[in-house]
Amino acid sequence: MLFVIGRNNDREGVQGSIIILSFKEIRLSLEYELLTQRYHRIREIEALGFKSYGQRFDFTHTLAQIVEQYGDKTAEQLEPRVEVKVCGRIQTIRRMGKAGFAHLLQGGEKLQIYVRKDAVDEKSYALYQLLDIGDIVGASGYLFRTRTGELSVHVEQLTFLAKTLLSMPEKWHGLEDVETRYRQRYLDLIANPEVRKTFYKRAKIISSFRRQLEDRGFVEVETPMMQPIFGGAAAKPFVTHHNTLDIDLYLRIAPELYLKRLVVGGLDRVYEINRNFRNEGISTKHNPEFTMLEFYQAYTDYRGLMDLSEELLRQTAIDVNGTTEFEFDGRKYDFARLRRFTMREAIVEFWRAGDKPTLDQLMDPEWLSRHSSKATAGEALVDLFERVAEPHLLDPTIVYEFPVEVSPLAKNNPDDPRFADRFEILVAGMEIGNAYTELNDPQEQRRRFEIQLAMRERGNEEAHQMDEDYIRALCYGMPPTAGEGIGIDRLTMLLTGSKSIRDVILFPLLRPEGEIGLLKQLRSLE
RNA sequence: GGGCCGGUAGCUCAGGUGGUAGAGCAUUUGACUUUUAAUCAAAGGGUCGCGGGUUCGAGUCCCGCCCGGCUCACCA
Repeated sequence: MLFVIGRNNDREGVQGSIIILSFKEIRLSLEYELLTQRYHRIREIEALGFKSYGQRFDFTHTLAQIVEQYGDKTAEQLEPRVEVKVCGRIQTIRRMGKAGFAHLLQGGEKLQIYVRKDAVDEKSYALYQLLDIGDIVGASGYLFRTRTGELSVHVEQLTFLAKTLLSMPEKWHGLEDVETRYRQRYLDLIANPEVRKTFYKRAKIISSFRRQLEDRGFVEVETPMMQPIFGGAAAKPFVTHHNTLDIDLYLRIAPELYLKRLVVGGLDRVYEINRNFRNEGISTKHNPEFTMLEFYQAYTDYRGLMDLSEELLRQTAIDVNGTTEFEFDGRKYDFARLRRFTMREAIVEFWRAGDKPTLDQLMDPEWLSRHSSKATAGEALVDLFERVAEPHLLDPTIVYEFPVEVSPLAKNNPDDPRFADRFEILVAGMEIGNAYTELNDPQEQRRRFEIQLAMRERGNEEAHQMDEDYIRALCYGMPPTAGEGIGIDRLTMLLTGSKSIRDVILFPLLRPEGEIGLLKQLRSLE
């Protein structure tokens, strides 16, 4: 090897002892030393006749299949020999003289392999000696049990499949640095098995909803993510630009108005699972892009959706965890049933500051204005609810009877037009669902939009825009319909016990990292 | 955006009141043909997030900035 890495003790005026690498401005860091070492090892592996970045490898079993099929077999039961070909990433190596062990990791499962000099061909043994933790290899041989009883592959031939140039996180603690875990999720997935489980559960939640909705006759659609007019929620949008059309477009804050157009068009049961984008703060419960399930069912109302929500959540929990129970932040929860409160009942129930108000007082604009600084009675009621009741609503709860002022797309309650036929699903202090009987009267919808427009002119950036085509669609007649949105990320948090939304989003939004410094090193090696 | 906490070797972490940086894993060399946090012996590896300041001297104290976490505000 031509590279000897010496230190340049120029502080003492002494030239680097042996040889200074011939390129400049490369830190002689350990990281670089390891990179160089591994990079040159690739050539040695090639010299043995292996392809440095491997090729197709036809394994006979995944590691999970081996554990599943042979995990409980005794040494005797592994006779006659069970020949297998497996592959995976090297997690640990224990070399001892003329033999050694390694653990392979694949698909979240690991399996030990045993390589002894007199059991493999020369090439395989030479390869074994050159392997680094993190390399990806294939191994063929037969299953056996070691002296300590661990199911292992007695290797007869090793194959090289891919090289790692960078060091893997430590085997014992894994990767703990939260920033690195989010930025380099691939490393997080390799080093921390529970992360993999979380994202598999997330996938299961989504497939469970799909199956359940499709069993009920819902059809999945995709509506625009880039919209000339944004709507369907109260939120600030991201803006982008289309060059050829020369128009600004908004990344959608909700698919709602498009989905209801489809209901007008006769898609009576329709749903979409996709991203929404809201240009707002980031927190443990908020990521600027997040995934929402929205579904619309014609000829039902919000009460119908209460029942449906209960069924959906209960079954999703069972599909994911095998039970309706789950634990979040050290507390037990159960999706077996959802409590139901009107907003006013919840305020009365959890009122702690002296005499409880009456339900009538909670509808009295004067009384409300004395207890909240909000402009309208409806906003004041919501304000009180959020302060008085919401913090106590931990168990899964449906809160209904929302003021119409805060529900511009929901239908008024026929008995009391001050309220909208709307509910939210609250769990562990998080809003995970929002549903209502859809407003399908175009004249009333026009008035509501105009109120929103006035709010917008007063500086409320989150107020709705006018959407005349949506009004036009309603003018063709939308059947009585109820719609609901369920936050997939938050539901995933609950069902996986993740306290931060970033733990259920593979690549949460972070500030850019800046120069990594790897390119320079790779160039210098060429 | 405010408050609090953090950034030290590739990874996980130590570094009272300022005195020029340590451990374990990983890496390199040697020993070892059933180990498993393998073991034993030795070695190498650090712009202590970045930039200023105070000081004879700063990982440590002060100021500014960058990145992240928690939290409050806003939202789902």
